[in-house]
Amino acid sequence: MDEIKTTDAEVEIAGTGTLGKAMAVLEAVVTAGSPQRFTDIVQSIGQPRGTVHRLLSHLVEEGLLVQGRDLSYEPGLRLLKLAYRSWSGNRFRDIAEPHLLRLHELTGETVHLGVLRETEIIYVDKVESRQTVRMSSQIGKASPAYCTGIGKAALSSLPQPELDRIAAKMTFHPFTAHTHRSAAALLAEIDEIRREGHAFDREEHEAEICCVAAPIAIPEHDLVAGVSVTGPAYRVNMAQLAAWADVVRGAAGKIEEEVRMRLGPGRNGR
Amino acid sequence: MDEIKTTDAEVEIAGTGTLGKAMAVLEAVVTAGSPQRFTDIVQSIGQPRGTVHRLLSHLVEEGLLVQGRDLSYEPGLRLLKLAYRSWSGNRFRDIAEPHLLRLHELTGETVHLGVLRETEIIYVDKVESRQTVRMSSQIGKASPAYCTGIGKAALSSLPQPELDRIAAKMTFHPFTAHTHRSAAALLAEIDEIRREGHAFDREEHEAEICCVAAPIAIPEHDLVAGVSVTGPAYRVNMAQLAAWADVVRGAAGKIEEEVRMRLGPGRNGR
DNA sequence: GATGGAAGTTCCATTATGTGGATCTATGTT
DNA sequence: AACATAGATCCACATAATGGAACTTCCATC
Repeated sequence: MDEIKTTDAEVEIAGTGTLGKAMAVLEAVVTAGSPQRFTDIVQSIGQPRGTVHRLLSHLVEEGLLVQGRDLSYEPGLRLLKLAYRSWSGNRFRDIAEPHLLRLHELTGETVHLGVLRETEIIYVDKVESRQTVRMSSQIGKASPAYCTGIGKAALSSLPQPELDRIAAKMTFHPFTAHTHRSAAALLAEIDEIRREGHAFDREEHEAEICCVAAPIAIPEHDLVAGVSVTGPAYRVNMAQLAAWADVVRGAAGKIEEEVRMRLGPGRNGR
Repeated sequence: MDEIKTTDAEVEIAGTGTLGKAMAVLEAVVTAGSPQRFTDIVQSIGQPRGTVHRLLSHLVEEGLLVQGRDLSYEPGLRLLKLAYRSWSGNRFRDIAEPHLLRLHELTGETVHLGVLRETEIIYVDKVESRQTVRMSSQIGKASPAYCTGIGKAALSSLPQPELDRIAAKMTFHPFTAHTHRSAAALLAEIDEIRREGHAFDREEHEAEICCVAAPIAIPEHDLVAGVSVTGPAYRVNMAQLAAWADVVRGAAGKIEEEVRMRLGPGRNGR
């Protein structure tokens, strides 16, 4: 599904020493989406076999990966456990949730809450339109910021230098005919979003899927996020989305305000 | 909530070198449930300040933790991202899901799927009775095996030496009046569960909550798990649970069979 | 507004730990 | 049986982690 990889681009290793390398290996296995064999991993990491082998053993020993009988590596359960603690204790999500529910009642469509992390939006909550029995399937999902409503909204609330820094790190994959293909195009739209106070996704990430989003920025907690209302293009046309822009901005504003109130000022009240 | 900790028991560091220490720090912060300050962490880890400080910086740099303006540490979003990939690509859960849905239709109560990891059960799926809009709130949650239906069912499918090894590692916290207080009591019940093929939770973990569970064991993939049907004691009495035992065992059997079929034999067909 | 103390950060000589090329072993292919 | 491929192991070497101590910042108290 997410297999966009063209060549085995050797992963950039950060300045976090051993931990960074271990995380690169972990991420390589986890994002692959299918069980990875030793050789696959060695190639995608571009580190010597001995080193990768030891890192893998340690990751398995720690429960972050599991090794099957066919010697392939898969994500381990400890990741789920860690994430549970992370998600269930997330105060931002807790505070936002009632507002998401209200937004869902008002619009009847799917509502997302996502947080910006460098070039990606990570979804931290979702209120679905159809009452599927399944667990909300996208919590923790990461999508590129440049082609999602929440992403562009969140980016629009960054100070220009920070925006430029992040935009420079992006690679513009053309998911649909409407996806931005360059930083310039994105930045131009961001300017407009700043004026309007809300962003649209016009089938830029997935065909037939549109949304309207508004930014939530709490700089004193280094939190840049967004809310969106999403629907299928056949049901939710641009006029409808534009009509919802106000309530979405309103919800974002309320969340922002309440987070400020309940999380308190940061250090030095910055 | 899970604050059972009495004294700051210095965490045991595994033989996984730097990664092990880093994970110990990460886990200390994540399981604390509230933002942890530097000194708190140093104490609960029992490592020198310089070392802990560097580990924390690296964890923050990697996005596994975030540091707030008040200098406290909290779980980072990267954990959610990793877990998403881990959960959404979990073939065991995919295969089990239709069976869970059917079980839910038959009983009308909450159905859980959990996997054993040493002394803990980690929930990987849940089908809820009331259609809450919220994301299923327990995916990734870890509960002790000795006081949950799924836990005891899963344990019952282990070979005796393995069971003994794991039981020896448990600490028996008395959650309710009905919780097992010793390995001996647990092992005695396990014997009975082996004969019956299913396990009950008689308000052993939480008051007023009961369940009936059956084991799913796929040794060729080192997978020991269980399914359960859970309900509030006032609505679901023991007679009702006993009546459901057959369908729960049936579902477990079907899942086991289908997993065997679809995941194929392990190496050497063991 | 000075003083004391606690919390967090930085430094750096020491050495433990991770590194990675080479070698060995097991599996399964022609 | 010989070969090929993938994975595991080894070990001299150098990098990167260690941790005690010094330093800085913040805040409470007088």
